[in-house]
Amino acid sequence: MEFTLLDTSLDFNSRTLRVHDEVLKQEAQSNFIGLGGDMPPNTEAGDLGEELKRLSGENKKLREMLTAMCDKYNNLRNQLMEYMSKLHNNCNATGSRKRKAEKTSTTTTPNNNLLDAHFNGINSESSSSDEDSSCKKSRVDDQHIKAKNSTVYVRTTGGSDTTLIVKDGYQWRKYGQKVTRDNPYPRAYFKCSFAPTCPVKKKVQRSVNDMSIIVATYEGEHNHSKVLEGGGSALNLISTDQPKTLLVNGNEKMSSAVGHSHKQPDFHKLLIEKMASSLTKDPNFKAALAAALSGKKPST
DNA sequence: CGCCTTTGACCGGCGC
DNA sequence: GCGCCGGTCAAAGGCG
Repeated sequence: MEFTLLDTSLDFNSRTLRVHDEVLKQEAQSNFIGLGGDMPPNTEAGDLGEELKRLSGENKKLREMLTAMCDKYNNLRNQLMEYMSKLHNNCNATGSRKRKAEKTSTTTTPNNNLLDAHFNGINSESSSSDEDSSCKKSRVDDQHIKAKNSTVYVRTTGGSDTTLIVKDGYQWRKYGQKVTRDNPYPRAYFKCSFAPTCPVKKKVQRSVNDMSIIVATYEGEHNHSKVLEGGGSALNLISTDQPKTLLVNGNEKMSSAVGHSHKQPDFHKLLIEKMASSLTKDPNFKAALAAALSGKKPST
């Protein structure tokens, strides 16, 4: 987790240094213009010029240090990845306990793939650094789950926030909560409740390392489009000032917003339109419909 | 009143 | 077969 954020902050700092450099140059130039455009050798403008040179040199040194730090960071990250890979293989070789979840093959939505790409570093880190040196079964299982499912990591805006609401643009119904062995924080189970036939489920649990991070694991693929226009805002936050980090406002309950939408007179119409839209995108449905219209049985 | 969350009970897979 | 564990069910209560 820290690696990803470090990456961002390093890049940010590098850009900041460049910006400071430009600002200093512009300030110096404007001062020179204000003093007549030329830079007399023994004036205040001259001092500014020397100050500019000194700061530029300092910025250059800082950039070099930053570059070196980035290189070291990348090397360390690569080493960690290799180590994790070896550790994972060793765990599998010793015969880990494989549970039901490991067998389930799931699909991922495009948005979730995007998020996975953003949080690849987190995925390795969060499942490895929290426990003893021993290779625990549960950890291996968790890695398998996260590798096969779409896992999204969400940083909450409040550290004391105890809710597990992740605004991802879909409508979810909580059907269970469980405290698992390897994490003191409860794991919540959600089903997609927008369409009755939608098979998607998600598990939401706080990270054992950092309780401000929520880990959401999605299983299945939505057979409908997104429900809440505003609910998709969480995903859009990837491209804001806080890249690779989603924000969750613990005070906002998506289900409450959905509850209101149910009371709107146009909701049923919207529901029908959404379902029709999703069905027309389903090739199986198209085939079945074509077969029904032509009086033949659909080939499955 | 309808939908939601909560939560204890239950079920089934897995290792021993 | 037994116990552990994660996942699911369903009744009860809350909320708008």
